[in-house]
Amino acid sequence: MDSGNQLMLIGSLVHQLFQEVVKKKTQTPNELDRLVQELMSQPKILQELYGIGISEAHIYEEMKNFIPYIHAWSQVYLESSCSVKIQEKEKRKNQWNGKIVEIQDIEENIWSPKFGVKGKIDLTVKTNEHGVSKVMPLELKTGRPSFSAEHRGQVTLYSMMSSDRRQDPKAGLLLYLKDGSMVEVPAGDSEKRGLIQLRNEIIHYLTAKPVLEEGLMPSALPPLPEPIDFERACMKCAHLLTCSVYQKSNEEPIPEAPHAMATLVPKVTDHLQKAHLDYFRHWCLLLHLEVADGRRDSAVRALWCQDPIKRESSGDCLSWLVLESAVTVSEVEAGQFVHSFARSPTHPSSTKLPTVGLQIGDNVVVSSETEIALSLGVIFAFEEASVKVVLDRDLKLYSNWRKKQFHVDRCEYQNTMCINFTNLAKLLMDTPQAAHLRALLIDRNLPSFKQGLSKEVVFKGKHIIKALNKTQQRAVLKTLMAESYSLLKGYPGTGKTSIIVALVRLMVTQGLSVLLTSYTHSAVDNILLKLRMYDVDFLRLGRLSRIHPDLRSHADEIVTQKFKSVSSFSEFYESKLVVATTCLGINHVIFSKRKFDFCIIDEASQVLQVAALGPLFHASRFVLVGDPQQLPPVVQSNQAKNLGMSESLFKRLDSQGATSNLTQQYRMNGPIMKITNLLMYDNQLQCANSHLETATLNLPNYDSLVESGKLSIWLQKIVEPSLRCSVMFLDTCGAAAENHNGSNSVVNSKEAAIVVAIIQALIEAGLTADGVGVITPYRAQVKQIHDLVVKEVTMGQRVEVNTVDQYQGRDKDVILYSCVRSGALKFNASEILEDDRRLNVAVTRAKYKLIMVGDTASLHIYTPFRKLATILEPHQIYQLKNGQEGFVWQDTVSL
DNA sequence: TCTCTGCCAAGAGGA
Repeated sequence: MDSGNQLMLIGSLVHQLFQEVVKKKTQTPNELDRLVQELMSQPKILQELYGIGISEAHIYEEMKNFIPYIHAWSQVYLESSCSVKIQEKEKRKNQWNGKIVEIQDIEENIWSPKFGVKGKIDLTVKTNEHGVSKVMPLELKTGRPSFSAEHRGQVTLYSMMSSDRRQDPKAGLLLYLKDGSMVEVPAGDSEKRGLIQLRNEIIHYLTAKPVLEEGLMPSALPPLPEPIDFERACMKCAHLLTCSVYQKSNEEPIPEAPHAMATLVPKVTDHLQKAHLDYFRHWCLLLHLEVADGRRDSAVRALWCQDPIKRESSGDCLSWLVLESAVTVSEVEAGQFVHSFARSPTHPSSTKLPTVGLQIGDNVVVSSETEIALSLGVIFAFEEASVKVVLDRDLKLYSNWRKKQFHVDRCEYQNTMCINFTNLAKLLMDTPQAAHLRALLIDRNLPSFKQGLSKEVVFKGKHIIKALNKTQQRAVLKTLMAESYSLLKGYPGTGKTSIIVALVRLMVTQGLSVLLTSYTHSAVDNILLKLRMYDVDFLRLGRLSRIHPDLRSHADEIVTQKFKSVSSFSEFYESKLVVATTCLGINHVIFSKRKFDFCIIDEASQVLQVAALGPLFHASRFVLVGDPQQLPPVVQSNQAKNLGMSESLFKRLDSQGATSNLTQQYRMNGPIMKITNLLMYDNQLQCANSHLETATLNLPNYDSLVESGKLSIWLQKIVEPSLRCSVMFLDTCGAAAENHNGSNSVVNSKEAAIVVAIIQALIEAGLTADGVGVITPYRAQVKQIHDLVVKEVTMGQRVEVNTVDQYQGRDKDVILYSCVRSGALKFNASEILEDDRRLNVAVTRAKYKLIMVGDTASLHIYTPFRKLATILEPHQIYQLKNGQEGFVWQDTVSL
């Protein structure tokens, strides 16, 4: 298919082969041949071959060409006594004439703070030439021996980076395996100067921020360097379209003829209308703003600039560790090594590892005192006094590893934004699929629907459809009749998951293929866990550690690990009707081969618009499921938010013609539903049945507890399980002021204490701990309440405390909502309490009882709370007064 | 002065 991909795959295979040869010392051509076959049988490689569309035999023939050269190279440079061959090689002009006496490292990873570059060096070798010994980088190339400036420059860069770790070699080796030629590339001051200047110029453009206009509203995209004038190169460039569109979108004028761009730009953007360019420009700007915002406090920056102890205290690092000598590094699979680190006795204050901060599954970078980023990896497990990390290299290969002190730092990649930018660029391509999506998403062509479904379809799916309620049935049929797309708006508790499961089953019975996605892993798995009860087969893509344990038998990584041929991959991948992954997980090889009949995006109102684009490129029709009146996508930059970045694709496409509303809910009782109906849904939400309407909390010990007199009057009133008391607002009347707890988050200790007192009362009245959930907008308050609950509410039960954002999609019998803010507040439009969707999510999590705690007077500055105040009836508000009805304010948080 | 989830990496060649 793509010849570039094939060459690149051969390139990396040859690299692997070469590195194996070097590791295992010299090998005979026969052994090399066996090694090639071994490398090619790796599932990862077979999978890639499937993606490119070429056979094992073909790649094997290509690989065989390299064997004689690798063999000869190792004979000449690694063997100590090979006089005959040295003469032969001296025939070649410029051929390097030294000897490699030791391989010091393979794939050495360097992040150089000095030069601001990073990279992986193929081989770090100790050489001897005319009695002079050096340690220098060796760069391997498998393509045409061009000795080009790019190749030589790469060697020079590696040589510079090496000087961060050891004495500056001022040179490096460049080896072409196509003909075995190897030269020494000088890396003196003059070579370095040009590269550093180039590096700085690139960084200048990469970090440029959007230009701000008056009123601090960003208007223009950051500039790019002037386009080169080289038609032949540009014609073949993979970035020509993006480059041209960017030039058109940028404020700078397009070069005039005879500059190559003068004809190229109009030519390659001919298929695009102004609205398309505007959309690109707008989202490009938003993404840039968000990137700039994220750069402010990146963990990588701290890695350069901050002391490890400081990094540890902010929760991003485990500092001063030793590689445990007792535990050997074990290889998990090719290129993966489990390391066990324990706290070094040299740590100034603590002999224990911190208990908060890094978590299993976090991506990390391991450094020593003097070497930044020796290796990248993932946290694998925590043990009593140690942490296990899977790394991409074996640190015990360093002879002095026992003496080294290590730091393990959190390392976030910026890949998300790459995917978002790529999606945006893909949308502008001159392909039928991109044109189709542009018409729907940018031009907003309304979706059309078939007049009906065939009898056969209805008959086959009858038993599935019958199990749904009337509105659900209508929505499902409409989705199936959609010719391009449709939307499913599911208000809280309306059974979105059930309906998606029904949809997938119906599609499968019709033989339609489905790409099932959502933004988070847990949302994807949520559906799959239900789906698997109906005997529907599916494939789950994504990183194994992120996939629900019960679903791992369906995980790509598990199922395909035993595959031995390209054909087993293609048979397997082509046979799966249902494939599930996250919106950002669309870089799997399967998507280079397959197009699905349907794409379903769940929680679509929480997905960033350009992220939702990703899966849509791979399906003929799509359906978005969500509720724009619940939380929008997370956007950090306030500027980007103000310019509309949190508008999800769902919200953009939501229209009467396209959207089916699910309005019958199965969660909340009447009084709780009434709150959200008046707050958000204009009374459209209904209880699915009359039983639900009047359902109340079961508190078996409540009456006897009241009779015994153990419960103070105020708690009796708050906890009372009657329908009338299903919704209660505890007004702290200004007596519970917020405090700031040192961090930049907000807490309210007195509110926390009240919440805990109520939980205690509920549990004494007979509620189980998993029946109650505590919600609050602020992280710090979550922690405060969580710690108190652990301390005060014993019996080993766990009450779940979390942020509003984390509770979306979930429910509990009783919900306690701690509003936190109280005091002389200044109104701020971007504050999280000002978002009515957040309040809506908070009040719609409870089935039978909703207890809110807050200071009504202070909260009055926020629009959603003002509205809430008009909704609540007098009996639903309880004013806490000191000394009244057995209530006494506590000075401290401990009751 | 707030909410926070995704993405495996840097390089595999070609002009």
